[in-house]
Amino acid sequence: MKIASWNVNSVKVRLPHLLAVLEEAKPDVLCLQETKCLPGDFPSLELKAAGYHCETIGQRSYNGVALISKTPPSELIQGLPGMAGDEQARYLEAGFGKVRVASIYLPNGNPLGTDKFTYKLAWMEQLALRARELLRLESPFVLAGDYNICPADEDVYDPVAFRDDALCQPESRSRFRALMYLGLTDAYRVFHREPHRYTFWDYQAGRWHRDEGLRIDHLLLSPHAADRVVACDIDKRPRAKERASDHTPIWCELAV
DNA sequence: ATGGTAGCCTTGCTA
Repeated sequence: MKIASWNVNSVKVRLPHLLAVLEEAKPDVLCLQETKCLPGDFPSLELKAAGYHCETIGQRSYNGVALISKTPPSELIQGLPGMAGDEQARYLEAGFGKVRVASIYLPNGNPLGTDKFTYKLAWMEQLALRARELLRLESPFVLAGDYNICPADEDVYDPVAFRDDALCQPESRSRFRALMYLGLTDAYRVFHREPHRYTFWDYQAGRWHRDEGLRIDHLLLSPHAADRVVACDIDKRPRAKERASDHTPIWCELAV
C-alpha cells in the first residue's frame, strides 16, 4: 500500500501535475494540503476519471486538505478532534482497509509573538492528543502532511537565517518531538540518514535551483505501520516542472 | 539587499 503526501498550493492550478503524479506514482492514498478550494469546486470529476475517490474539506483562498484514494474511505473525520470552533480546514482522517490515514496541514505559525504562533502550538497539542487516541487502537496509521516543522537544523538549508522562524523554534520542535516520543516513526529517516534533503523550496530567490529548501512534509508512522514500512522517498520531479507547487510529494510503501 | 514569487478575488494576506 503506497501512501503519499503533497502540499499542492492550489489544487485547481496544480490539477495537470496532480493527474500526472497519480498516473506515474499510482499511490493508493494521496494526502493533499493547501488545496485552497471549497469542496463544491474541488476537481472531483477529473480525479474520478483518473480512477480516484476524493474526500475534502476546504475554504476560499487558504488552507484546505484532501484524501485522494483508489478505494472509498471509511469512518471519515473532518477537522482535528478537540479543536472545536476551529474554522481552518487543516485535518482530514479516514480508514483505508486496515490503515488509517490523516492529511494534516499544520499551522505555519509565523510571525513569532503573535496569535498565529500560539495557535500553532495549541494545534500541535491537540494533534498529540489525537495520536494518543489512535495509538490505543493498536493498529497501523499514518499521520501525513505539511507539518511546517523542520525537526532539526540538518533539515534547513540555512539554520541561522531561520533562527527566528516558527518552523524552527524550540517550542515547535519540542512539540514535534513530544509527538514522536509517543512512539511514532519518521518514515523518511528509516531509509535516509543524509542531511539536507528537502520537500519544500521557496519560490523566491532561486531556492529550487540552488537546492536551498526545508524538510517540513513528513509521514509519521504508528508502531504497527512502522513494522510494515518497506520504502520511503521524496519525489523531486514535480517540483522541477513549470508552474510547480513550492512543495514536492513524499511517499512510503507499507507491506499490507 | 527587509526584496524576492505565487495564489487568491485582494488591491493586502498568507506562505
